[in-house]
Amino acid sequence: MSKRQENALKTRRKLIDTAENLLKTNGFNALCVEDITKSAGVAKGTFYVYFKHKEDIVSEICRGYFKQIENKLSEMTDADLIEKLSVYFDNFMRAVELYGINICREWIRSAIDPKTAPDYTDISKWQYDIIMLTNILNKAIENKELKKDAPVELLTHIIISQLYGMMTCWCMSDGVFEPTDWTEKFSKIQLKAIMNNYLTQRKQR
Amino acid sequence: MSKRQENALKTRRKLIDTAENLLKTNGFNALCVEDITKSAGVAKGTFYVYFKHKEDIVSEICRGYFKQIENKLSEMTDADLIEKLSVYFDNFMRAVELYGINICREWIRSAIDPKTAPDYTDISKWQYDIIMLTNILNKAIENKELKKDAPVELLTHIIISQLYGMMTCWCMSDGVFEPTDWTEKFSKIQLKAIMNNYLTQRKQR
DNA sequence: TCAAGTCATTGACTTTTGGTCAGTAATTTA
DNA sequence: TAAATTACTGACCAAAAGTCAATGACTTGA
Repeated sequence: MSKRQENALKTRRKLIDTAENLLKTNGFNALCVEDITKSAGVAKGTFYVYFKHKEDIVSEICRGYFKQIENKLSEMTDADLIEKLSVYFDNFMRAVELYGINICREWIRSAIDPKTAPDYTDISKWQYDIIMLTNILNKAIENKELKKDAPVELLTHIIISQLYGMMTCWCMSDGVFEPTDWTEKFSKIQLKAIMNNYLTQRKQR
Repeated sequence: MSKRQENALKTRRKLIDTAENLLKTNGFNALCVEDITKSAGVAKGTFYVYFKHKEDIVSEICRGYFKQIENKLSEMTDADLIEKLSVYFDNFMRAVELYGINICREWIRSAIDPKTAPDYTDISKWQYDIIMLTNILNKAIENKELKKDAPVELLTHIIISQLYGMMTCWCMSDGVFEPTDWTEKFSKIQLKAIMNNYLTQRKQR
């Protein structure tokens, strides 16, 4: 990689990191491009070299968080379906709690914002989630943990809906409950309730 | 009511209706105060007589929708718990589908926006939902449909989470599925699964 | 090694839009 | 009907998004 490319990457990285910090402490409403560039020590114009608009960098930040969670999941090589999904939920909520409510708000906001929809970025959060969960479920069908005729698409929708429902509620309530508590007490029960109709009798590890 | 008060109310109403139309067709990103007032045939300053800021009118619009749903629910005088909740879900989703995806987006956006939190408005959507569902559940305990020790608060959280989870997903996916389909296929099953532990043996009507 | 070319960076500039406020006009009151 | 009240006006301000011609740091190739 040439020095020029290296510097460009560094600048981009610096902008993302700076924006992330500002977002965490002050939220989206208080976020402005000039603050980001000032804090990052570059000129305003530079921002628009790397990002199409303000919403774009927020999307990017959220995608970063998402990748972290995905990486954890991919480390779980061969757990069974319910366990895998449980851990997925757990990690997700633990992460959400750790990132804080402002980031959680942007996660949702950018997920539903048409401005950050697929034509602006490579892939939407929705598509990302769908692909990840579809893979998990399809693998479970291969392993005969799930019945062949399980409605994979609808199941993925429901699981994602559980995650985002909890996140949305957490933000709505301005953080009155603990996301991890929530998962502990309910998500697992609900998960089993949904899945039960489609699980085979195959002994679960 | 004096003529002056009447006119003031009319102006306010006109602003809300105009904003609602603009929101439905173009979404929040394209919504600007000057467009609203121009379309409504009043000056820009008038807007700020009736609303604290742009987000305020969006909140108001969403609250209007919410009240419609609540009214329908209050018409169901004496259905049993599961039926009542089912109808609630049904009405909610039917309404969401009818209002359209842009309104749904604003519903969520304004629900999670700290700018529209309780200190700006009389009551937040979260509190509104909580109160409504808590009432339903408490009445069910009175009727001995629900066990006395049912965790009312947590159950309300879960139910609201189901609704908003679905709405969020619908917006994320840019409307790939039908909200009413969703309810039909899953919400009822999940609802029963959650509630089952706390229902009494009392015969349900 | 150096001249020509490329491209990241700059910051002054324009544009957009949210929000204010002193003044005006319509309505009410006494 | 004159004084008081208050809804309304629109010019104005401020903040922040977004643009672009000019600059200079780095790369390339003879």
